[in-house]
Amino acid sequence: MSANSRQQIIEAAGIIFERYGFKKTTMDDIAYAAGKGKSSLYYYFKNKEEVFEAVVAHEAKQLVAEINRAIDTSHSAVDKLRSYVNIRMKRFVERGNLATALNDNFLATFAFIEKIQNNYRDFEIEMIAGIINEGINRKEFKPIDANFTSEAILTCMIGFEVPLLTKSKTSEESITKINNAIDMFFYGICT
Amino acid sequence: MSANSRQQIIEAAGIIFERYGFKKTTMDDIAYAAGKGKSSLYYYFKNKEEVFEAVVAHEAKQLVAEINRAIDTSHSAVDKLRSYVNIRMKRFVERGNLATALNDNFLATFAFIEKIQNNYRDFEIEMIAGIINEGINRKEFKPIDANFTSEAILTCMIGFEVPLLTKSKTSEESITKINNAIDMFFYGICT
DNA sequence: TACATTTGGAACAAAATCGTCGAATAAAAC
DNA sequence: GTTTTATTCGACGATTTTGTTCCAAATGTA
Repeated sequence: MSANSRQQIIEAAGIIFERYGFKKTTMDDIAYAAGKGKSSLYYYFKNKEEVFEAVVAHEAKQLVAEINRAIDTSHSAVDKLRSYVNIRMKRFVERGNLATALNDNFLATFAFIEKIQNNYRDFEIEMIAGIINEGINRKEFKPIDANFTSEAILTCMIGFEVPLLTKSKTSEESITKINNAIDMFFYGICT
Repeated sequence: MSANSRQQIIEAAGIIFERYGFKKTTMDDIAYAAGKGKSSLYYYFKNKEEVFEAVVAHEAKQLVAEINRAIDTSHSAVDKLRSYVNIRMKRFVERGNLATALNDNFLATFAFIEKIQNNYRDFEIEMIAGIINEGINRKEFKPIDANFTSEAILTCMIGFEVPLLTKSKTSEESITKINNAIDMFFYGICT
């Protein structure tokens, strides 16, 4: 089971899925993009959904890495939270498969997407809660409930996603808006 | 036969075709985007190909209008030719359905696309030849063969399209490059 | 009411698609 | 060089999707 070939397929599939969406992408499309025969895909993946899952997992991993990099370089909790929100929203505006997976109506019907959605939501809440707890320890934030607050922030971000999906505003405009919102959030939180 | 509904369909179809390409766009997609039932489309168009033809014709008309506007505002043949090439390439980089129709491999197999391709090529050659003739009359250009030269210029542009399609460079970069090429062309032509 | 225009639900043949199977080929191990 | 293992692909069946037609219903119009 060559990890190389597998990765090759995942990356090719990522491009095609991003271009056409899950439904309109065929296994033939992916195979062709990966330079393989269709049936070869089934040597590495059980089915189309599993390919998509792998693509999303790959993107999520990259996103996590990117977020961690940004968080590590900023040293106050305020900056960390700001970095987190910025990267998350930028990624979202760029519309990767992860974002699609988390939002596409068609995909919402799939059970496996529900799993991804819930898993990722848990991850995000944990991530944000970690930052908030750090802020509390550093006395940057009031001694609020970290889990409750992180859920609130996440919900707030999701709220911002909705108009992003329907109306196609420029990325900067949207990021500015959510930054303003996050600022408002800060001034309510900070000591 | 409400021209309104027809136009509505053409515009909706344009968006969908641009997003998914001819093959991946279904009549259902178009109908949904136009807010109609699938079978209603057949009241206005004979089949899917005819819808696409109408979309391409619509875009071509817009492109022609845009080119004419630009050409009318520039008063030397050199400027006109430069405007022409710029707008044409800009449009191409933006990848409308016209551009897709002229290049997509899948579409190339269709007879009806061949018709569009040939029609449009003739139109372009005529257009460029007109500018060149004007340049010759104004003594901006040597007394060259206008038809022959315009074919050469068109072929040159098409040559530039190929790497544009495969590698996704930025639009500015490509336009700069072709402008340089056109400049070279000028210095060979100008008196 | 009578007539023309416009719409969409149901039906269907043809095409596309997913996923399987077994054979072919390449790589590795012996 | 032969056996074994890993990988690829063509062909196929079952199922779904899609382009297109037909007709009845709805809507406008005089």
